[in-house]
Amino acid sequence: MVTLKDVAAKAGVSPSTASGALRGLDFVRPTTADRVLKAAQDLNYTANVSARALRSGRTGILSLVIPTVDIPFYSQLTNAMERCVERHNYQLLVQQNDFDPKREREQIMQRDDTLSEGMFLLSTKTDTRDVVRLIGDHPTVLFEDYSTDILIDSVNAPSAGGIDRVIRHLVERGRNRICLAGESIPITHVTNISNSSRARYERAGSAIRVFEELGISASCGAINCDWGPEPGIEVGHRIADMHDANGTLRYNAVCCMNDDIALGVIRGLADRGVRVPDEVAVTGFDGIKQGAWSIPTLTTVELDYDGMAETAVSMMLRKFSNNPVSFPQRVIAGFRLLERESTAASQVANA
Amino acid sequence: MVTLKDVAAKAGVSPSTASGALRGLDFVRPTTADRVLKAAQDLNYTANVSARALRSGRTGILSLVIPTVDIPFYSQLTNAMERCVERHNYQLLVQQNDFDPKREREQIMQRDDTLSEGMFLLSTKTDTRDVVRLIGDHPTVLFEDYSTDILIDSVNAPSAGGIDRVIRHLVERGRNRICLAGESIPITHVTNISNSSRARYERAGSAIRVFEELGISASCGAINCDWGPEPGIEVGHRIADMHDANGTLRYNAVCCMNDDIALGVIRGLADRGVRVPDEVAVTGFDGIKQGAWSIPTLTTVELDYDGMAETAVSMMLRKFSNNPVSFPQRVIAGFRLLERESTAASQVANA
DNA sequence: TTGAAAGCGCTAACAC
DNA sequence: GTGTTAGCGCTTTCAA
Repeated sequence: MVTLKDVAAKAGVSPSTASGALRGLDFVRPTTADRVLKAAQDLNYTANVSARALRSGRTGILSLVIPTVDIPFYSQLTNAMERCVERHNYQLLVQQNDFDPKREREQIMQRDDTLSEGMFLLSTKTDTRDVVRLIGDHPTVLFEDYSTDILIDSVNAPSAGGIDRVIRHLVERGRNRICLAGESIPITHVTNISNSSRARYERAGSAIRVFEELGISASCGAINCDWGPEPGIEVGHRIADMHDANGTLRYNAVCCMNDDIALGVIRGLADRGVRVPDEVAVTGFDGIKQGAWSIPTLTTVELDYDGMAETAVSMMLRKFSNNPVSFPQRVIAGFRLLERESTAASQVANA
Repeated sequence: MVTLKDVAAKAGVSPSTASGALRGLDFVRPTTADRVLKAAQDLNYTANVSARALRSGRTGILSLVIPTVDIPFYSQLTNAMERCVERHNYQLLVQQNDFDPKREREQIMQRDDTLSEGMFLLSTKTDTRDVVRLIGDHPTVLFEDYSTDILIDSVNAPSAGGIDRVIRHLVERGRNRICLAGESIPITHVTNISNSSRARYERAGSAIRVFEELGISASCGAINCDWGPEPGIEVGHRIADMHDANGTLRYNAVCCMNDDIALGVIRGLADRGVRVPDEVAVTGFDGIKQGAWSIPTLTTVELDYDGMAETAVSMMLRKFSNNPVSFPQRVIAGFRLLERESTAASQVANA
């Protein structure tokens, strides 16, 4: 193994000079630096990461803690994060917990400052206050933290704004009997929601607010279901079976809290012969790629994954800098409404 | 920061004894070990990874190099790998190259033994011989290496066996005019394939072999396309436009080289009003989750991702052991045919 | 069975 | 600007 000492010897300088030269510090005379760089190249030298980390505390590793990498939203986030982190000369350690509260908690507690310089965390099972307590002073940036207090830096999807936009889109398309589909949707008014479980209600709450603004609350409703296509299929079945007194379908649109649910709903409606968008329009949220070739293609709120990643990484790097931001911030990412086949105009549904 | 010295002091032993106790080495007297363990727990001690790595060379990190984490096959592989590696008390570093030959090559060359103890590599752009040359003696396990020589340990999908099975399934279902869809499919006979590009032909080659065994070569064909749903859509359009002299569709089945292509083909056929499976059956390969709620659901070859991961990790760990295997091996993973709607029986297609 | 001492390769403080 | 020195926290001889 070729060490810094070897490089220094070959360049005829001391290890500390070689070290400075290789790290581009400006106390080294340019001609000396060149000589060191050349020697390093000739010897095919790379710094020993462990040694550097032991001395400097910088490991060059950041970790991402998520439920799983195998759900499209998380895949796309992980993809964006890896590319972004790499661009900033870090490496990404990925840790999954499969939505297991115990494992998530362990991952948060057992974060290792000597391994990873900072943690990006998308917590689904741990209260934000607990997170803050558990991480101590370990640099952390959260994704999807909807707690009322801003206790810690976070980057969020535009849940409220996105759902607002998509509901208005449905109404513009003549859909006035809209059913929400997603986890923990409150049947009653949004103000009944307790603070602690506010995260879950962010999207649904926004929808209900718009229903009221538009005066269509009475004709709208909600079905509570878990995230994911399989629960979505069940919802599709249930909606296909709901009729008015005169036999028409109870709903002419389903606004799903994410794309996976939406694709399931579409499948569930198809099982019962209900046509999308002819009889029922369906919308998703997240802008996963699969919505671009589903049948029908899925109208959805496309998230700015690269923007979310860039923001999160910037927030992290600022913590390492000389003038870190003193107050925790929350950044809401941008979005774009993707109008596709699943909400196309229809004669039938508007009857 | 609490160090080993602190633990040793609290337990009333020397650092070296404490070290041995914490690592469970049997030269330490059980009662002493207990005292050390308790002290460590009380102080909430965790070993400094960098220091340990610097001294012992063991970083506890393994890296996975793949094109992207954001294509279902890779998501599922990454998911399985992370869980498996974690089970073996390692952490997984993920590196993406987005199918860029240059970046892939750099990742292979710049593998860092002082960071990651070993590399799992799914190379799409680098010849296996180059890989072997570039990695030197860095512990490496490949995924999807179809080169004729077995130069290096690898874990492969059951490409030949899986396609064989799926073609026979189509024929059993009465489909005899089968079109292959995928990258680099040879229009001519399989024996024309050069050794160097054999990887690409593994699946198609197997299909063509079965066509001949079953005596249906004349009625079958192939369309060359890139992996992915978008190319699949194009293929779907083209197949919808291909008719015999008497106006019937040229093909009554499409055998796709992976699920993404298949979902695209289904979408492309739908664009033209061709019904799946009524007029044309479609099969995929890989068993990605999305095929379970597509319209129609997708018949496919389901891969044993957990098995692949476990095998790959075992191969890696054996390299670190006292008696490593001396010859490189290639392991073909198991599979299961998932019979779903996209290949259901049909009156029309068999006419 | 335990402890003392050396040193992994690097960076940071300080002297020159 | 450059070199010398010390030491990050751990593991690993080797001696006791």
